[in-house]
Amino acid sequence: MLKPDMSKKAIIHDADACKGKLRSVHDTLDILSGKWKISIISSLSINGKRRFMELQRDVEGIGAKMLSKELKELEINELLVRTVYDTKPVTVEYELTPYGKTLQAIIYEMSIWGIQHRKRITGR
Amino acid sequence: MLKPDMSKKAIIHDADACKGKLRSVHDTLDILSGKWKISIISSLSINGKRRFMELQRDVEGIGAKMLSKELKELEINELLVRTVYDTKPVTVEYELTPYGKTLQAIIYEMSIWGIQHRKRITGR
DNA sequence: CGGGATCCCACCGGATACTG
DNA sequence: CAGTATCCGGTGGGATCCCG
Repeated sequence: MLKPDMSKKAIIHDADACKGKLRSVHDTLDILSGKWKISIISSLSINGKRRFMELQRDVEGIGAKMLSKELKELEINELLVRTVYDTKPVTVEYELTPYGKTLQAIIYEMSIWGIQHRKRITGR
Repeated sequence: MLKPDMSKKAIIHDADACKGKLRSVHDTLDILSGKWKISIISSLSINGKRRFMELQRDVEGIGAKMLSKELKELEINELLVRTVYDTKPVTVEYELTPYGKTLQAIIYEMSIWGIQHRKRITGR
């Protein structure tokens, strides 16, 4: 009577494991939601500290409103910090937190894939 | 006269390298654009072959129209293949191509990050 | 079952102007 | 410079009906 129960449990466990993986990816996508966040994080990941205008130049196509909104969301999720300097006119710098830097593994894989994809498309 | 030129070249090269990394990430984001593609690929990555309705259940919240559209784009980019079986009623299966499976490294990293993120949020 | 066609609306997001 | 406010169009995406 043990074998049947165990196989049943195993099946349930597998289903749970699948749901768990789907859910974990979904959780990450939630944090990285929107069209620009990953590009913003990439720029900060590569360049370190970055000012508003610099980010706008790095992230091709983004407008000030969207950049502002995305930065705010990333700050709320503790992926980056905003620092205001009392200069004239004001200077604002954005920088990844240690936690934000943990996303670099994802960014790295996306960079690798993008490079080989471009080769694949243009190279034949 | 060589030193100044070399340092200048080095600077230019670094700027190009930055732009290249940003571009490669951007290229990947282009292919994976939209709200659902990564979830779809995740499901196919975990489950293997998958039917339309199964995918709709896996990808929580997606409607038939969006699922159809996203699948079409993924097929055009050769990340998955669509197979129609002549049953009654018709059966359609989607499956990652070998090329589509090269995205698994990205999915994997996103899964890892999502798991630790959930721990971080819920565990304190 | 696996979608396409149509209708419809929320909101994403761009352009511009303005403020501290 | 670093945003905010306002206006406004495009489209992402849901609901429903329909067809092979």
